[in-house]
Amino acid sequence: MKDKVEAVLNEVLNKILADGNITIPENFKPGINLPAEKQFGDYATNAALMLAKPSKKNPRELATLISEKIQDSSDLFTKVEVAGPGFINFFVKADAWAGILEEVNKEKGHFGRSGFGAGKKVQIEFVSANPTGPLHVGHGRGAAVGDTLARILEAAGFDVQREYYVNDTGNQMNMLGLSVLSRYRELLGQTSVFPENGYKGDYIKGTAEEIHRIYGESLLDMPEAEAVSVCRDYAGKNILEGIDNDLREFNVNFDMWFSESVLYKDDMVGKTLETMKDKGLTFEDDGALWFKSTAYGDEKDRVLRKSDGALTYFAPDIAYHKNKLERGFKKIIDIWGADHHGYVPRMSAAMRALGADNDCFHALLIQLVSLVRAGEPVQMSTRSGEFITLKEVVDEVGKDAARFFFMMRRCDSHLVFDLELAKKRGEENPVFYVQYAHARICSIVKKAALSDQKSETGLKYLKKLLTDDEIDLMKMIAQYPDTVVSAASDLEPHRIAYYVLDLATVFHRFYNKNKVIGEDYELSAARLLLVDCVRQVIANCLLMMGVDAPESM
RNA sequence: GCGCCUGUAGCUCAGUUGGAUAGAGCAACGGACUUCUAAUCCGUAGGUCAGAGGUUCGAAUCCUCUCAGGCGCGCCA
Repeated sequence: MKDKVEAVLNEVLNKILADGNITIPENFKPGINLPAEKQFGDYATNAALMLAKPSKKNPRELATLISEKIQDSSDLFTKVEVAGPGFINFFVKADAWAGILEEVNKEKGHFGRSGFGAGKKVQIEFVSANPTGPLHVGHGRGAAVGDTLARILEAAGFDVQREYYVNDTGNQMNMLGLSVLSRYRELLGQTSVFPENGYKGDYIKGTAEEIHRIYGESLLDMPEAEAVSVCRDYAGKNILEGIDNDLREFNVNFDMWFSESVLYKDDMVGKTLETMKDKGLTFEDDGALWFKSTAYGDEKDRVLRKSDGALTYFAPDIAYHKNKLERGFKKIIDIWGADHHGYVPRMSAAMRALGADNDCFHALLIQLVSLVRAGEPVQMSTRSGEFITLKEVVDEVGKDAARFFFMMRRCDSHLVFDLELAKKRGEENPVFYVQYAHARICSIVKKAALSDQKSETGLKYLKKLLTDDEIDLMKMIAQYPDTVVSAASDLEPHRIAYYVLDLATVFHRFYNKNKVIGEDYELSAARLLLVDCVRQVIANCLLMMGVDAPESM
């Protein structure tokens, strides 16, 4: 519907432009929005206000001119009026809304999909936790946001790949091996000094026990380095499988697990540094190799290879991102914890230095999650090895509540996750509120089926839908495709959660005031179609969030 | 010291990219089940949009400064 209004407006503006009555600046895009108040109509535009100055006209006069032309050239509206300083308010004819129901009925699960992304290849990399321990709640938020965003981008027509970057080389993996070996020795009654920054969680002991079961006591006779390597490889593989399992149970599936070790196997890091040198992007100083990141907006230059010859973390990361570019992704989205924000400017600098255009690389920063149980904060500290894992949260509150709650805040805002609230089956819990709306509609559809009523029949009686309650629902449905596109283009997945809550609210209101199945056969049929379309859109939203849409509760 | 993020109702948060009288949910209070699920709905109350300037037809939104909280500022990963 918004598209239609926009089309009419643009047509009229072009006509007026051709008459020489206005000046339209470059990149002009009139705002078309949904007014807060019903008295201001269904849609409003500020076009006249924006064009008044460049056209050197009085905004209200200009608005009057535009609105008259619109009324002449379109019969979509009952009224087009000028209000306030020069807004143009559109009042859509009541029977114009019902067309949206035909669309939903036809497209079903595809309703809301669009060609906005035009098949552009997008990669979204998220979670990417080191395989040194199980995922914690913070990773869960990243997983929920990343996966939902991926689904939104798919719906918007992008060709999306989900990727997990596995940091499986380097010091932290050796530390993992050392930690496990130390527990293994303890298990066999040997005295062992646990490494100072070792991983202290209970899962380390469990892994040591498994290694004992498989390898017996043979590690005691191995040279230290070999024993560490056995422990490291076993534990790493084991933990990664655990991570994959936790994510699957969270409804998150990756298309690609990219191992850091690949970067070294093909010397991609070395080749990347050579390329950067050839392009004149680097310089040597104090025996170290630097990247001139200041030339691309970073606040200081960054070391790639230290004076002792070892690479910094940054070097392989550039090689990795260069590889993403070479794989043909036009949009590359990284989801990181907010504590990495200082890393963003240098990574975007590297991307642009390697030829990516400005709109290619996006780092989405996810703020912290604090867990609360009945108002009391739940302690979590990675240092002590006592932290709440994603699995614990999912086991306690369920996948649906967890995924929905993670989606209820903007990424860059702190999230207070109340475990008690997430478990409640009551009105305070938004997940159940939405699922309940879906289940209620399913119940109506089932009842209608008992008397052989099908929602498709309603297509013949769309004209019966004329009350405010009915039109409000159709307006909400009509907003859905725009919501998906805006969530995709602005990378703001939380908008889907807010939208579906709104839709459920409008439905519950309708439900309490109106009977769907009643005396009037035609009205019943039309309303049945209406609520079934609502159900479809709720289901589409929930699917996008990885949340189940139950038929009964 | 420098940089990034945040500051909106008692609490948790939205606010369609600068639009009209700033909105939800929870908590509080008062109502609605002979009904397709009351796990719901309706109503009341609640605000110096942290503060001060500025930009303009118009600011919670943009620019500057101040205050408060969080997080980063390594030849660590």
